[in-house]
Amino acid sequence: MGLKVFNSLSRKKEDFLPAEKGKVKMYVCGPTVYAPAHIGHARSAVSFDVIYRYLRYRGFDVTYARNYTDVDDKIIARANELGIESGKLAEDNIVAFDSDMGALGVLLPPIRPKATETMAEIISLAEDLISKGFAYELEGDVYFAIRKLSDYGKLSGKNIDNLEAGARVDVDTRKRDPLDFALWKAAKEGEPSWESPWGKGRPGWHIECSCMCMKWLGSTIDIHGGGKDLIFPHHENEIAQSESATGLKPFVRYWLHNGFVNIDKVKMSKSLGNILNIHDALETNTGEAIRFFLLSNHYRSPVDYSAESLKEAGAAIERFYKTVERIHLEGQVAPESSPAAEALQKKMTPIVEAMDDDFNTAGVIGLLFKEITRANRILDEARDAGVEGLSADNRDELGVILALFREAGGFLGLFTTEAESYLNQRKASPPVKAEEIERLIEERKKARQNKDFKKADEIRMGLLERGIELEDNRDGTRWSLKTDI
RNA sequence: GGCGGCGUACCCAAGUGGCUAAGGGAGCAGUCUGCAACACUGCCAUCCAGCGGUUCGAAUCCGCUCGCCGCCUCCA
Repeated sequence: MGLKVFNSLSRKKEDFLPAEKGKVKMYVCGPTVYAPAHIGHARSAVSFDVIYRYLRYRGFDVTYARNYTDVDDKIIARANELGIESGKLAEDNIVAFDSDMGALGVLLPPIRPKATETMAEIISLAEDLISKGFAYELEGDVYFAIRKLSDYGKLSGKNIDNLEAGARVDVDTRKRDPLDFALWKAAKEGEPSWESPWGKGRPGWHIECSCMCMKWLGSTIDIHGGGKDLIFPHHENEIAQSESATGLKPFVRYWLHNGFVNIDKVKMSKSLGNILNIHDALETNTGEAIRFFLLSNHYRSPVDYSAESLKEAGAAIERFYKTVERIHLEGQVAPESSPAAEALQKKMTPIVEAMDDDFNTAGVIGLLFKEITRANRILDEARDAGVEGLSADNRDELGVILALFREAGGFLGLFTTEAESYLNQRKASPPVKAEEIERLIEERKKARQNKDFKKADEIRMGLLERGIELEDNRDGTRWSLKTDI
């Protein structure tokens, strides 16, 4: 039994064996920071965050890097539109990106290189490729000659000749082959640029990832991740550059790619205007609900976003925390209690097996919800029998379930908030003043004591119309914001 | 045209050769409750797009058909 991962290179699930036992070198393509982060960025970030967390949980010593592409055509174009410097735009978006991802519980990768901070390596790699005959200079540009490689296309399964047949007309007829890609681009007027042996210019898109990867992790890494759309040409070109420069194959042992997010069944795109920004999504949903929604699907499958599905995710999270709160209050089990190791292990085993199977987070969530039902059943039975009805065995099991949530939640990056504070956070800015709600609850309590249920119901309905939901339970009445927004 | 993926109940979604096809939401019937909500219990796919094939045995492997989608151009 061990971890298996789906490798895009072989198109199969393979046993995961890093080059060096116990150590994992992992690189993920980060965002090009020209605009705020959207749900697609979130999917990639969350997917690889879980992979990172789980590898560590499994005892690997993980060196993890995720880059920011901070110089690029789109950044320059956007900065010009806004009339600000492209460097400033990039910096602002990096800060916003980290903040948005943080709200989704994404850990900050320990190594976060930027293209602009890797210029020396980029130039040196391009020179190296020229001297080895894999690249050529053309009027201040430098191109990689893909015909020099017999195995170009191995990651994406492309046949170069078929690609050529279907390729669009390339304006740049100077290149030796239409598929040759730029390692270095000569600067145009007013663009940010760096000195190089070929004059002022800036790097092409693909070379920066090769350089950052090799600079921080070495010539061969274990995991390289990114969205499925990056397979061609970006990752294909990274392989070409890196393997040609070092002569070492493979550059990457396991290529992992996450699937897309569709919005109401169609691909998210600027032309359709259906980009869902994380910042906007966070206005009406907790970050945890968004994360839960993403993890309810396997990371390689396409996921279809809708307001409805996000709402369901929020309800599921709430159910989880309500159960945890019940375990604390009714079960009298302390949050930090540590149960017998064997008992925990028994419940953890199927969860670990699901994660070992190419990070099946959706399967894990299914298993966790079985435990939620189990915990509620124990508590219901105890309640029906009186508090004394909670046997030592039952209490132990609740302790195990809590520990299970803590452990699985640790690598899912879910359920990490204290239950009481999660349940309270949604009350931060209620449409009705908290004091007024409390006052009405008190008034309703008196009415109920006097069996004036008509009045009691009027109060409850009145609050409901204003977006406040009341729930009676043994210990009194609690209120919450109506989930249906 | 080339390459790849997907099609599991009303909706979302695990499962990829072998006990009764996870889990969530919705719905229905109960328990609890003054009522409601929450929670719990039961019901809800003899069947996994369709048709063939391999096998003692397939949702899971193979072939074909239909439908949907992605990549081949910047894209997470």
